[in-house]
Amino acid sequence: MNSKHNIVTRFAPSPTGFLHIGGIRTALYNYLFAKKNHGKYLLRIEDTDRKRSTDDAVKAIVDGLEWVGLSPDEEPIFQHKNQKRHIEVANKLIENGHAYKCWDNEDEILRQKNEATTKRKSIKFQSSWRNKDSFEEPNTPFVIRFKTPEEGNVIIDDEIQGNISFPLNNFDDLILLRSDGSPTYMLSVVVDDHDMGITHVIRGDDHLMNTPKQKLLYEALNWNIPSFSHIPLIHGEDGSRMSKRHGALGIDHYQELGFLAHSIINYLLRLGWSHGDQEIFTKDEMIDLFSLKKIRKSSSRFDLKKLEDINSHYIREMNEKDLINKMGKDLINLPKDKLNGLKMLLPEIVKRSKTINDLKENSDFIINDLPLNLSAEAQEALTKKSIAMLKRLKNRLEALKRWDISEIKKIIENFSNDENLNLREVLLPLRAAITGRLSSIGIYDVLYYLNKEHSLKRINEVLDNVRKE
RNA sequence: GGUCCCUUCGUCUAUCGGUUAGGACGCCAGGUUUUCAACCUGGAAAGAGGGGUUCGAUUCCCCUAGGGACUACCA
Repeated sequence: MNSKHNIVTRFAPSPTGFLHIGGIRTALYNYLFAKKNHGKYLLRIEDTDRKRSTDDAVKAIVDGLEWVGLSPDEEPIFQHKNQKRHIEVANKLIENGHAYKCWDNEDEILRQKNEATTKRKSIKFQSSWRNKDSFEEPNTPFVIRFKTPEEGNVIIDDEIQGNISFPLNNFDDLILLRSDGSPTYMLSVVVDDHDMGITHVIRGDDHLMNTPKQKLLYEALNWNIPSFSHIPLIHGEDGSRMSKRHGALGIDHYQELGFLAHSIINYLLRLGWSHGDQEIFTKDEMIDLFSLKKIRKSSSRFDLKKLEDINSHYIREMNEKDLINKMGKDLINLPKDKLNGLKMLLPEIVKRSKTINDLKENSDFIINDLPLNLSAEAQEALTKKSIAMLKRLKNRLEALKRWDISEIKKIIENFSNDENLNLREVLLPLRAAITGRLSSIGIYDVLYYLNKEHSLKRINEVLDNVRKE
């Protein structure tokens, strides 16, 4: 067997869409397993389907992995560049009697499959060329098929799924080379995994059914068979499959939403894998504690709320400098008073933010000048009645001489008593007018920070707008 | 239809046959704050169903139901 020192894993996505959450987790497990065993973790782009593969998708994969810190140890390998080698292997299989050329066209295949469905039998295509020994080769395109043994079982010893036995009699002779001479996925993976020295194949369990076929190929080629680990799929929040069709999103989407890369990694690690009750892991801990055996067999659902919770945990751990940096690189060039204000209020803002975007929104009133962008809820809170109330409040505030928190507080409390309103009724519209949203840091802090002039200006702004309407 | 896999609170999970079935997210209530949050305390909430095996099953076996994957000259 392979010693621990030459363990090689690989993440092998096809560049036909974006890099989604499930792909990231597969990459993560491959990465962690390799790192834990001081092995190598590689990336192979499975682009043998030239029609569906795009450069944008390749870029999305490479960029996405880089962002989450799962870049491969070596330059990515593009599968289609190994075509010659794949074809060579296909021919070798013909030579040693494990494959044959097949001239049956798609009509014949379709006919057989339809017949099978109407007879309610398992669908298995049988080529008329499989057992021909004299070749009267028609001068038309052909495919190369693998000669799947007809009897017996293939047993896969999966690290996660355990021993699984597949009866051979319902596998048809899979195509190795298409009629245009290009290799198929099934051949390419096996050849590339072998040539890349992959020792551990860790992939989604949608590949589980392919594994016996691939094992047969390894055997026909007399190659070492890697260890297989099929990890359960991640489903959407509604339990449906995570696919492009069902609204799954690329990793870049979560980046735009303001999630931290490590939060996503941490969240994904725990989806299907656990270490007792531990929820939070540093990358070193992940590497140290990871083991394939502890991966669950059942699929799990994606839960945005939990991701948010983990993200807010990591946001709270960040220092001021990193926080401001994440909110926007240009923020550091803010006018000095604004930057200082942001720094002053940041600890309070962090408490109310689950994502970087929350952070931005919650500090919007500090960074941006008037007029404020009122959120929809804020606009709703500014009813005629509450605007009239704000006008009376403004008069009181205007009269205030010493602008500090305790004085502001006193004025507002007295006001609410005089008006026979509870504080909430006073402060909600005030908050809406001053920060443009309904939840913000403590409103007294906000008023104090903005100082008297700016606070009143913001109230006036709202009053003016109403007059205009 | 066939083959294979899965099934513990709403969700992610713990449990190596004996537990008041634990934790986290979310939810609810109370406390603090006469605001928004944060924080603290508490609460509701689970072994799909049916058979076995066993002194004892969430745990082992079988069946049923439900869910999923695959069944391409896609990967």
